[in-house]
Amino acid sequence: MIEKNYQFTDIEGRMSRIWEESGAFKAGRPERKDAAPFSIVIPPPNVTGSLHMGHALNNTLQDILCRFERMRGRDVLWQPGTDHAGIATQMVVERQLMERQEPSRRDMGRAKFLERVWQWKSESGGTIVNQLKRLGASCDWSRERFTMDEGLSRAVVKVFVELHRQGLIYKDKRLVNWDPKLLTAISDLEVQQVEVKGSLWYLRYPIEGKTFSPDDPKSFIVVATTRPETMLGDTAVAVHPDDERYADLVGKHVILPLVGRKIQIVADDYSDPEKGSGAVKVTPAHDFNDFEIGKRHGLAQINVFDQEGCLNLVGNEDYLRGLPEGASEFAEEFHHVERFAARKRIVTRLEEFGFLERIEPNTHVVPHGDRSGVVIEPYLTDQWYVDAKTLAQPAISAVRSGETTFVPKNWEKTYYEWMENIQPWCISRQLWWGHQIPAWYGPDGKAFVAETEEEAVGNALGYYVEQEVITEEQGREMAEDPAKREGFITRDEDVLDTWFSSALWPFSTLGWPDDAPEVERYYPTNTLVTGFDIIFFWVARMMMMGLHVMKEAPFSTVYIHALVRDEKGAKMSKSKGNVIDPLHLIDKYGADALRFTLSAMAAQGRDIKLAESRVEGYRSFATKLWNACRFAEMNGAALAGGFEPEKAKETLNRWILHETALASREVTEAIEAYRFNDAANAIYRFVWNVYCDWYVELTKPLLMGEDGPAKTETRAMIAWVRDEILKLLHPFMPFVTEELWAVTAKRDRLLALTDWPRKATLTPEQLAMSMATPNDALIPPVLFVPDAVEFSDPAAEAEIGWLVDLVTAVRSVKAEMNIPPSTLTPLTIVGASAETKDRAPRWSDVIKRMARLSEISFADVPPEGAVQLLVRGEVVALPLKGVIDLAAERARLEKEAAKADADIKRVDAKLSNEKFVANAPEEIVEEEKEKREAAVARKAKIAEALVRLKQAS
RNA sequence: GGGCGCGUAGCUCAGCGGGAGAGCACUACCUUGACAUGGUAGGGGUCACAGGUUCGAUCCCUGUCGCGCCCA
Repeated sequence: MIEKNYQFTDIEGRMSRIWEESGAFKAGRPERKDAAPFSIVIPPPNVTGSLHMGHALNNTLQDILCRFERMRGRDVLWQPGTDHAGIATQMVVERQLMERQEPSRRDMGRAKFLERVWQWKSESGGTIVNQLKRLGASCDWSRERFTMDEGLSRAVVKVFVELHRQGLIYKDKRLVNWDPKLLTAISDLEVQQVEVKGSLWYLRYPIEGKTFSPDDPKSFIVVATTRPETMLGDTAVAVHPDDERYADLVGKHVILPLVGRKIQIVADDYSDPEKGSGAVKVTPAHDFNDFEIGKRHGLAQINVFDQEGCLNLVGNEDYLRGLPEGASEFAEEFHHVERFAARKRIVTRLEEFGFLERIEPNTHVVPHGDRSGVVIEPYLTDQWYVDAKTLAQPAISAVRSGETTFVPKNWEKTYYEWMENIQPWCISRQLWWGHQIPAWYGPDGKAFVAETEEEAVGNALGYYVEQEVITEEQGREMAEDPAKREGFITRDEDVLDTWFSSALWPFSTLGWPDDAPEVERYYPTNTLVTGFDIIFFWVARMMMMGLHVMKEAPFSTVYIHALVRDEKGAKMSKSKGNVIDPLHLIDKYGADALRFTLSAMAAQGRDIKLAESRVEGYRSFATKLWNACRFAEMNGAALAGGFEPEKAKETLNRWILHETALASREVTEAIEAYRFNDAANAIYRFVWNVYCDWYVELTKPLLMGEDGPAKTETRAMIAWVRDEILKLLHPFMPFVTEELWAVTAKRDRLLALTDWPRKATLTPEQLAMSMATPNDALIPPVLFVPDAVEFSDPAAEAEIGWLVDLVTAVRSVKAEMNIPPSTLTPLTIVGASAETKDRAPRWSDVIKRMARLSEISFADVPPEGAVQLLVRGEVVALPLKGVIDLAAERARLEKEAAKADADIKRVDAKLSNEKFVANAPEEIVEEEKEKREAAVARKAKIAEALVRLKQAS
């Protein structure tokens, strides 16, 4: 029995449990062992995260694909899991420690702290997973993985060691994006460029050998800078080689104010003559551009900050080298001053000595850490790098060759853009939570990289014995007793970037590096679904690693979906306060409504501006479906055994079968093409505007009437189409459809595992193959086998179409004439064709009910003073003498006539144009001619009607 | 500065070489036998602007204006 009201909260909770308990989403179901696999790995959400609108969209689309393919009989693996989110998780736990006034991370030590992180993970790490379940995600939850799992960690170590051996991972001293709050390096992608209203400081650098005077422009060169405090680390001044103003200064030296360092003026293209003074200070250790200039000119790199962004001058050999006497006094004074305080004090000091020329307001972009929010410091450190440039080459080729395709295609350009300009990927992080780098150092700093400590230590000790740093005896002792080698051999303290492990996700989750059958069966995966903002994070890195380690691209299709914005088009962000919480919408309207909204709006190549009213509208859609199913139930609709829909006798039933076939094709083809919005709209229209509005209404007289074969057949067809609807809608609204499936009949399977209305003719791979190699004799020719629902009945369509048009026309004119629906009026069909005479009686009950008519008759001429309508070329009349305003009716007809006239004129203009007739495709010309004929006929009928109306008045 | 994309009904969006569409909102009417979370009918758009290509442009091309995003 169907409940009276649609209560999504009950349904969604219950269905989740049923799916979970029945193991419906498990990959590798025995009965599908011969089926083609279909696999998707979830882009692993951050373990500290909670569901936001982007996740909701992303996972809804993945779920549609998975449910669709599962229903098409494939062995679906949707691999779920989360990533360990190094920085984020560490921050969460540290904050927790602080709130609970427990010892800090450093106080409790690494081992203890990691215990706490794991504890946090087991208590709170499942949030987003549970939220994905609420959304209805049909992942194989029994296979849930975590990037810090034992297996995944082994994959990480193995890949690290392998890449290191191949020279694709190396240690280097370069500038990194340093987060002075979190005290770690972060990647380019974790840096947010923020526009800031700052200043441009113009500083006078005295030229060597001249007596500095602020009033003598010849005694100094002016440099403009946005970061005056870094001047302490300046090692040159750069001017443009073509800049005549400075041509004679190139090669000369300036004396760095406050510091006294003698630095060179160099010519370099980087300096922009249009900007500032045309001369820039060069600080290779604190600016990425200056770093490059420094390399070109062999400049020293002087780091003047410590890890926390405070000046570090005392005891800083690089800084103090070659400075005049008295420099240490200044160093002491400014030592350990925080960078922004230092800026103020240095500017003040410069001003005091006349070195500050002026300050100009200047808006520029400043890098900020996306986690910490503080200004990122370009910082010179030793870090581990992946040679991304080398790994990118196969990843680029894979897309160029079509091994992997982007949908929509234009994202390939973005992908190439990034891959071709890829920089070395800094993978070490100064954190504790993560995969600790498998590198051990000897006393001379030499690194030994190996999969296990044993192996690394063995190698190291062997090496140092050979180098005669230690004796063989010492080596043996150290090998046997870790305590003995403490201080001699130490492990790298740093951990790897979380994305390093995420990059392995498509195969590490399947069991690699172990000899897991899942790797064989499900790798490479079919589709990766993600947002464009994440192409660099996920797609690029998974591609590089997949191709390098597995020799095959990790996915054949990358579907890039839109960004979800608020209804005004602004990006949702916590700081703007315009975040729409998907869970709030799920609570309010149901997961089905939210999912349907997102799918219906997921048009390719356009962002989604989400308005809550749309979600509400689609909840009504679920309600509508619910009530239609209730109607069916109340009228004894049931699928009789052996019912064969295509053998139906009743025109109405043949018509709905015809329409169902159309809808099935539309939905199927749209999903296959990733046109989720088209698919959602097609099923929406079919359910509401075809099944509910017309079919169900038109069956009513039959169902209310006496029993007989027609009624029996109709009951079966109502149920059959309902089932087809439930199937077609299931990927979009899994909960309500699964519930209705369960309560409307005794079923042998869950809807989620039921066959899709149209069988898959080909897998996408097969299709791609057959298109790529059409003449390959090894591949069997492609046959599009007609489906059972490949049904068409134009005659039924013509009859029901006429009926629909008639009812609509009558309703429309009655509304226009302000005739209350309660007033039943007679209808006369004028000069009816044999077909119409045949049809009308069959439908008179329905027509009367739906068009609010008292009776239907035939006549050769319309009764006097009747409203005359054109329905598919025939006149029907509503004798409303006395009820209608004759003048108004005449106006209406004249308007109709004018419309017909306009149509004729427009078509004539085309047809009389020789060039049109000559150039336009034949079928278009033909169409235009038909349009003309139709308009002329319409015009004639209206003219007749007008004549009759005049006679009546 | 480079790249990508977008300006279509009041709002949110489809469409994209041959008669302007949907949902929501709006107006009027309707407690018709599943559904008022409903039904019926209706109003509303020089498809940003200006050129060009074409027999024909909302759609293709160029430019202008406005907006958004990404990368420097």
